[in-house]
Amino acid sequence: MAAAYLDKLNDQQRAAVVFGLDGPALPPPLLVIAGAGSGKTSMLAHRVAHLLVKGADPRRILLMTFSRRAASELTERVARITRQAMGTPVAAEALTWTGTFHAVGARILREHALSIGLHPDFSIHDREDSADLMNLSRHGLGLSKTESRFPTKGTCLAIYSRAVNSEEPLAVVLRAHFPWCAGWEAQLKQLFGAYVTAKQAQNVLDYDDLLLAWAQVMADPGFAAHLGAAWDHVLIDEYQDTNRLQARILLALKPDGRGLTVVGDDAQSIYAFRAADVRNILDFPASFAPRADVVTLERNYRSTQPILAAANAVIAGAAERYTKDLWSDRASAAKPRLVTVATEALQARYMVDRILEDREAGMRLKDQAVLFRTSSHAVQIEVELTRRNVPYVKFGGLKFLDSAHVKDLLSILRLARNPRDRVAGFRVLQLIPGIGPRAAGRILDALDLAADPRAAWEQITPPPKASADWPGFAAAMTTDAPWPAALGLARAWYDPHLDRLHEDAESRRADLLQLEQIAAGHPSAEAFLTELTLDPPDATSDQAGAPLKDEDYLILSTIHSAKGQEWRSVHILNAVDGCIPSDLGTGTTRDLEEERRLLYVAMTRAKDHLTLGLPLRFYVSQQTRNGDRHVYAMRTRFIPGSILDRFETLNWSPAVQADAVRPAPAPIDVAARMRSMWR
DNA sequence: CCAGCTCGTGTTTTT
DNA sequence: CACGAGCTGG
Repeated sequence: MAAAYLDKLNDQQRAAVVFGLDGPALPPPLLVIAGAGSGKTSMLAHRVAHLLVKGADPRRILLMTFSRRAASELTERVARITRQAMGTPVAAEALTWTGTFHAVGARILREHALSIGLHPDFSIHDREDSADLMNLSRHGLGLSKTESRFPTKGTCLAIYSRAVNSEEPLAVVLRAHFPWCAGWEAQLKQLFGAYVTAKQAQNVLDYDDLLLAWAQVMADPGFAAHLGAAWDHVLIDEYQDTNRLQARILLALKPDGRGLTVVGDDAQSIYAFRAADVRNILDFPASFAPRADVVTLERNYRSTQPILAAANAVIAGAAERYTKDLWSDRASAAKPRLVTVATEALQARYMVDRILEDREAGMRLKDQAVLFRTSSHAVQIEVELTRRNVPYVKFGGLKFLDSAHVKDLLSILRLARNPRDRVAGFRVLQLIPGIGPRAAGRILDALDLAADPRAAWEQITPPPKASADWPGFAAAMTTDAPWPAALGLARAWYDPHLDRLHEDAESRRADLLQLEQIAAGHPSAEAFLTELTLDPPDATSDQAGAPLKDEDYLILSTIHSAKGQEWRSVHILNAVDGCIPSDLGTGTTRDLEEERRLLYVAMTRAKDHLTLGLPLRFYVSQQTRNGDRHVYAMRTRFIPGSILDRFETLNWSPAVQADAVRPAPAPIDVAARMRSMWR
């Protein structure tokens, strides 16, 4: 008896959905290579639904996705399919183990904290916090005063992070990715040791620790068996963007691969800078004996054939991949457009013109997107959209959480929960006038030594200039207010500082009120802080708050943040060498290949219309005050002349004004007029 | 010891 | 452009 919900799938999708699920035994390992737009999410949702229909326990399914957005989309679809198939849906909440690797890791570590030597109240540092802590260690070791400049905190953290995630020795990491820092190997090693000690003393975990500590737990045979037995089925999405550490966790969880399904597309691997390793997906089948089966989804339901033909041509130049050519029966006469314009400003005008035209013709703004390699490429288009009053939401780049006032408020919460968190401590204490780095350090040392931090807050004698503010602050640090009232209290304490520190206090205040709204939806401060750090709201908008849900707005997004999404019309900015590929990404062939895949990912987001902008003249971004340095760009090397016939190429310049027709005014002598001003 | 200033430098993408 | 380092006045 064939289930009705399987009928809508094509043969390849159905093969992946039902693979290994005929009998009572757990299915052997499966790799699904799912091309762009091939119905991957649908396949994954159907496989999970199929498991549930066959009687699997939803609490014993571990479903790891790349983002929470992807996880919720998936669970909603599972609910829909199961409702259709069984009458009663399996509620999204029943699938208790869904989320990113990092979020699942955080949950496991908290649940087992006491038996693995961690404190269950540990704070989680985001990238900036980690860099700040790295900086404290860097100063502590005197590395900020070296004769020649020591790598900055951000670079140090990047090196550390790559070494952890790729499981490679420091020397190898330095040689391959940070050759200009190779001379500092000994000092870096010492620094990382100090950084790890500091984290542990402060009861803090960074992003990498969530994976690293989890992997350490999995290295213990007892725990590995215990955790492995917790789930029958483990399904991983976007497997091409996992790193060695994640692969090791996975293999320790399911050593024989039974119950394991991984899904991905090697052609869409774009996170190597985060130590993601395409080898994970390429080598997956051979990790098991017998080898894991592979199902390939090649039929694309998203894009028209001309768009796919162009994207296929771009990716065809790639060195190593699972060969597959996507096909589509969505015929169209329209090739992707490659539009040459003189400057980025004109590119912005051209694209906004087209976007508004399409909008007039009935295509909602939400069905269109503008994609770019780096956040800064979008500056001109943001100006143009603002000028013409087009609402938009921007994904990627600077985040809500990165702004100083939000970090301040969150740090207040974090410090109250964990007085040993020095990064939060330094930040918060220095908000108080009269307290600088020195006094803050002294106060934090006193807290460290205190047996009872609550009493310590009240006993500390602050510098004289800060004594008036201190009692109010100590009260905020020791409040017993329930959640989320505690956040309200913290905000009340912070409010006067907001006015003192920032010109634009009003709009920042609105942000903090919004944060309070978000907080109300979480059961505890801990849940709130964890969620926010691991799954930050990732959009910024030109308007004060996010646009209302029913309002129409255009999407601007980095290509990275556009992963997994699709729009009817897609505009790609700056298809020129130096932007795509980024001039920072042309060092090695590996880097370059990743940039090629980025363009491929961007192009395959489009369903009906694809436009690539090709501005010729660029202002160099970092230059002195009113500099006029600029460069002339070339078409991206990923669209060589040999595949240019897959595109419709055109040159565009704004319609010539009527100036030519109007008679020129009579000549005047400006110089004489200026001289006459002083006579 | 703190706060506010100027000057020089480095730089993508994100959990 | 933003951040860190270094200097100066309080």
